[in-house]
Amino acid sequence: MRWVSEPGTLLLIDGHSVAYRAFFALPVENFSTTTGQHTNAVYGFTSMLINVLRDEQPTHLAVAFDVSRVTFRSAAYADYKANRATSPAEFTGQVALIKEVLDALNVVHVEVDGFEADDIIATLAAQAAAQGHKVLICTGDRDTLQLVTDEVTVLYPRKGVSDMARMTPAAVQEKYFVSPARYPELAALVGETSDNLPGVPGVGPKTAAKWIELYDGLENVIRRAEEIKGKVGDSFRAHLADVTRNRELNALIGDLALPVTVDDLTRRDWNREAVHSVFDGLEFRVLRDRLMDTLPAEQAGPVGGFEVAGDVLAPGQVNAWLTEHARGQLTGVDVTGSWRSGVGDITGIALASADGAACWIDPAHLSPSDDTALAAWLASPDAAKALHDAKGPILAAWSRGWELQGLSCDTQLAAYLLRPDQRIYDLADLTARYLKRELAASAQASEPSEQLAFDFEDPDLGVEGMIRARAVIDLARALEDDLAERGGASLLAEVELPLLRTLAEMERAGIAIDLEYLNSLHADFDAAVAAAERDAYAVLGRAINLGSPKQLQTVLFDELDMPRTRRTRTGWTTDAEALEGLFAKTEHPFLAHLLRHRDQIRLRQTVEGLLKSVADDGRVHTTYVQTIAATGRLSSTDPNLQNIPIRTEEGRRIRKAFVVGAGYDTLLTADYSQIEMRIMAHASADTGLIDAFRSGEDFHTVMASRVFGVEAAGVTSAMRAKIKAMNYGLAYGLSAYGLSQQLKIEVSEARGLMEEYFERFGHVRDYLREVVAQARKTGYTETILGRRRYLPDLTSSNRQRREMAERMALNAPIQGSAADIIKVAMLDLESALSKARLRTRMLLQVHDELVLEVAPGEAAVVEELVRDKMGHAVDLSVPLEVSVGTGRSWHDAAH
DNA sequence: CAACAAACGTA
DNA sequence: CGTACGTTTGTTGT
Repeated sequence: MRWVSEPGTLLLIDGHSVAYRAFFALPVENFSTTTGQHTNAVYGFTSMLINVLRDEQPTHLAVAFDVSRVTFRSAAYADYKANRATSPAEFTGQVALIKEVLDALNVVHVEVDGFEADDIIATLAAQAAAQGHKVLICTGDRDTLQLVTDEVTVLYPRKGVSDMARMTPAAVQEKYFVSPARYPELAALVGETSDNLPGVPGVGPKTAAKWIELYDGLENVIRRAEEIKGKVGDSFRAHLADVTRNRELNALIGDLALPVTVDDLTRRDWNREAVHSVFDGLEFRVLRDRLMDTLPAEQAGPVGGFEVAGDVLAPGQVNAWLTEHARGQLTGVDVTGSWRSGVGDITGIALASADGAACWIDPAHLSPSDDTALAAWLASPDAAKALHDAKGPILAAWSRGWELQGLSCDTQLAAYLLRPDQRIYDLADLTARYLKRELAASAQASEPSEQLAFDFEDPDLGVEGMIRARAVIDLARALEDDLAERGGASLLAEVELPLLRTLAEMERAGIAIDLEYLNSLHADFDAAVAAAERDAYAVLGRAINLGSPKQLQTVLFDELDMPRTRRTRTGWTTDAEALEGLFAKTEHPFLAHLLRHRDQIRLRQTVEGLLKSVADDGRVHTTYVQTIAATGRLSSTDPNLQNIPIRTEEGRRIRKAFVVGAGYDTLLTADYSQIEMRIMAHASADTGLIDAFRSGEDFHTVMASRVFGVEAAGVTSAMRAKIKAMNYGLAYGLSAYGLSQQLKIEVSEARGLMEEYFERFGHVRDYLREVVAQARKTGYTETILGRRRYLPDLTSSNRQRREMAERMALNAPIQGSAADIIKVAMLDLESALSKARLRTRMLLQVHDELVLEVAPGEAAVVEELVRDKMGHAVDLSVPLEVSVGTGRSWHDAAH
């Protein structure tokens, strides 16, 4: 039997001490989350931890915390640490976050009521040393120096969180002129301001060390106090009691009863999922990457990798392989290649069959029969396939003349539906999280079997792809199980999966651009920018960078001495709203020119972006991302066609550049009117709202007439504007303050308005409350199609985070249901168009609007179809009203 | 050179 | 102190 485990290194950290150091080392204003939680101490602590783990490679690890300010020391000496100011407000709460980080990292943390972290550390250090371990103690508390021996080293932060002094016996001797064991004797004489332990006035480390050396220990110094001459001698004798007390208090307790033993402190794998969620919450992106990079993969949680037995198929072998392995069972597919802006190319296809076989196909080395067999298999709806992020491969396949059908799972989409708040859905992350396997690890291809041997130069050719294909098929099962449990299987199968193809088609189609017009527009905006710039400089008397908030702040607030605006993290805001306010106050012409410059430069920039993305076919092909928005909406990138200006006349000019393409008759736009309020009416079952919609009259006017108790004809535009703001704000969790800001009215008036509103439409309030209450209970919100969004912060003890989560909970079902509805409408519309053999096609989706390109002679029937499919995508208790317009350009098709 | 903040466009 | 996005520019920090 072995009593002593393999000797290793135990790292002990004084949690509070290191956190406090970090707090003062890193400027708090640079570290806070969007919800306002300060994180500088958490950041510094975690950063230090990662560094030490990297540099020292300890085998055992624990963090000790103080429980409270009440300890046996404060009981013995009421003033112990009494001068210690209560922690700054910015520090409060960060210790709890550090513990969350530690839990995610599976690091043991210990605290013992009535004792300090030091005592816990002393106890564990003693036990570990007795078992033959080396011990490292990381702390900013000098009392711990007494523990230093040949086996025990203190890492003492010198500056910041990265520079640490290695306090060995020699280093302690050198710095304090005494041995570690006698350090507390020295400290007793000198005193410790941070603990509010006064020492002997006039006695510093040098004198103290001299005495301890001369008399051989503090005990003897005290016994022979009378022999010490001079003023310091008198001082010493006058403060003998303090010294004795100091010595009693600074002795660490090395034999505490602890809930853990050294063996319990063996380093454990960290919990990848927990790390992601905690670091997401703390918004530690860089640090997360550093953690991933620093701590070796075998500690990243997963227990194994993927083993693949597969071959690179030689020309002529494709059909046989597909027949043997890819019929009647799920096949994982990994496509390598490139795709963007509605086109793509394939450089390799890896397949992994449910029967365990895998292969890699080079599309450049296909025999004609291979091509036929592969094309047929890819296009077969009956050959079930799983891919990760299939939209690109669909586009790439089209470029080779292949269709990709039979998609039964997209692991990226499935993972998105399970946790829509993630930003990225990396295959490696998902395998680690859901399968506990590392994608990169143990990549092994089998030796090519004799009959399949094919002479490619690279022996690893296709291996990565086959591993990914294998991972996808395994992942598909795990994700589909989870999804079925949470009721999201049909959302995947009936909405998101089929939508992939629809989106791919929209991307491939793109939208035609009137280049000549767009160029002239650019020239116009460019001239306006130059003019505004010139005017601004003329007023100012010199040139500055008008795009630099920093320079603007100097000019506005220092040089022109204008009243300060709202604060930002780094200074005072110069946003348009604030500048308008300043202009109202000062009427300084510079502000007018600046605002004009902002406007025009922005429009020019939008036009420039579009010009740059016009493809050779004279069209822009955006990319829709299906897995970004946590509510279920699509997002559009490269370029973003969902934020083309519309509010101002000048901005709308840009929409004139989006035109109908050759071979088509007109653009058609169709949008839902007030879809979110209609969802609210349906979900709340508020008869007031439902009646307002069923009346067919102007919704905001009807609502205003109800709230203000006047005839519809008597509703003024001011009344309508207020109710309109209220209507829109409801779904966002609007507060009385927010409403007052927007309407520029008193908070009390806004509050009165909200009360009036809810007086009339009480079910709306009930519904909104119920949504949050339900979400708090279940942990998630749900849309009409069962799309879930998990909001763990609903139970956060941090008010800001909690209230933010509450607003998300209000909004997610409404915005998300609207997203569901238009997705269903798109699918229905597309199949209707194809069923009717129409050439008209969908080009754009802008959340509640669709833009179609109408083929000659199809306008009337298409409008009818669009109204029908959008209007009846789901069945609500209020009508889904759709307004439709047509025209040569996106601008002209507006209604 | 990368990451962040500020600003601003849309629904 | 109202939700959901993407892009650009300037600034800052490694």
